[in-house]
Amino acid sequence: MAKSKTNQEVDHTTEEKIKQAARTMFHKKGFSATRTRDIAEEAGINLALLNYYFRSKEKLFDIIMLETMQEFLRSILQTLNDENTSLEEKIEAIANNYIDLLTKEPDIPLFIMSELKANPNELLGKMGIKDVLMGSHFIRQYHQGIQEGKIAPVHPLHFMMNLMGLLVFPFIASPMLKGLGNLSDTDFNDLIQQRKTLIPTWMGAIMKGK
Amino acid sequence: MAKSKTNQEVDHTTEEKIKQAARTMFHKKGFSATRTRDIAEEAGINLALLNYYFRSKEKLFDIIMLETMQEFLRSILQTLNDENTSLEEKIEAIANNYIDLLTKEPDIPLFIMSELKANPNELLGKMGIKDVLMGSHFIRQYHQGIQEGKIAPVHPLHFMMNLMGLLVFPFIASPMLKGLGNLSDTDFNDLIQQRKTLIPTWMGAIMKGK
DNA sequence: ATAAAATTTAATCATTTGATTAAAAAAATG
DNA sequence: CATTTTTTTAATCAAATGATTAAATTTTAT
Repeated sequence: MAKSKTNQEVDHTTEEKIKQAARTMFHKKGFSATRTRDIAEEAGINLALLNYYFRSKEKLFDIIMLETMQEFLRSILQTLNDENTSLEEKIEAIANNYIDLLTKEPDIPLFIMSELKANPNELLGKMGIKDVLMGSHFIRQYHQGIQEGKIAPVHPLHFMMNLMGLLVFPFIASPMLKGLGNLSDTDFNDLIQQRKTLIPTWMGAIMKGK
Repeated sequence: MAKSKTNQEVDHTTEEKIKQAARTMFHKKGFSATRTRDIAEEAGINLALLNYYFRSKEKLFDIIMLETMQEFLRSILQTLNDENTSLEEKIEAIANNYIDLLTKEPDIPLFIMSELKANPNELLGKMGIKDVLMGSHFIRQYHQGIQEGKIAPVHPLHFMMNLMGLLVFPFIASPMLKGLGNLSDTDFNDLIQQRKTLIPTWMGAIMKGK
């Protein structure tokens, strides 16, 4: 089956080439609209090879989906669990990391949301992130902030919706926003970069409530 | 071809039944994952009928897509162009209308974003909404607010991203949010309803800057 | 009522698409 | 170097899927 490789050498194996091609195509067009032949061509290999290595389109997709989800959630959940940062510092870190990540990989959010909806499966459970958020250091800080009267008493999920909405939505809606605002790609990217500093400010204003 | 009907009678024509079925299926699974046979079954008619009435899957889809886009953008653009309301009133109206609309039709946002990305076509142009936003009454109010020092001087597109992000993102990300927060459907809907009043408050806080 | 038009259906076609097979080529092993 | 194992390919299969056809049925018009 797959060639076993030690960790330090860069993976240029055929298996890895196929995975990269699958990642690109799945992210760009989703599961249903991606043809296994597209992936094979993008990887520069024959179609049969794909099934030889990964057995089926579904199996290959599951691997890509899992890795993408982890990439998408890891940094945010990690930051929220940092015991050594304030709430404000957490927001700043997440805004910076996320805008950098999504500028490099703008297809990820729509990909994840679409496929998660198409398959409301046990993927989230399988990833072991149950309770990771609701039991995080961030949640404790948040509740403490409420008790001290520094934060308006609303469900922390609102906070997550707001932070993710402000960060992620522009990438999901970029075709529409560019259309509505007559924006070039550069214009759009400039606005996005501004949000690195704007979003922490706005989140501060939101939390204080009125 | 299609039966001509006067406006006052409710459309129970076969053509309308097919359109409704197509709407449901396309919204739920998107263009690629929807089979014409799914639509036919949902409509309770034979497959050939679909092609008889609409000629092809693409043609049928284009109709649904256009109508859905109009439904999605009409109310917001209309509200933003109301000459007789303040900025705050506009935000309140949009929040209420949108949350009601999306509670009834939660599939619309992800559908539109996905298909708009899959086909970065001239649809937005074809809808005649070019300059509708950037030339709206809202934009004038917004710039005036900046001049008067009541609004922080950031591009009005940020305002749109923020308002739409806060309103729409929860619906796009609902599977993930329910998973991360251990929320039932009712829990989720309760949070969403709270946002009718929360979002106007937050948008006010955001606009004032820091 | 009869003819014409519109509507509906079963059967079938052609293409796309995920997957398999058998054999060739290359690499690893002894 | 021989042979065993791994990798790669061309050819093909079977099922799914969008679309068409020709005939039957129903509705509308005269």
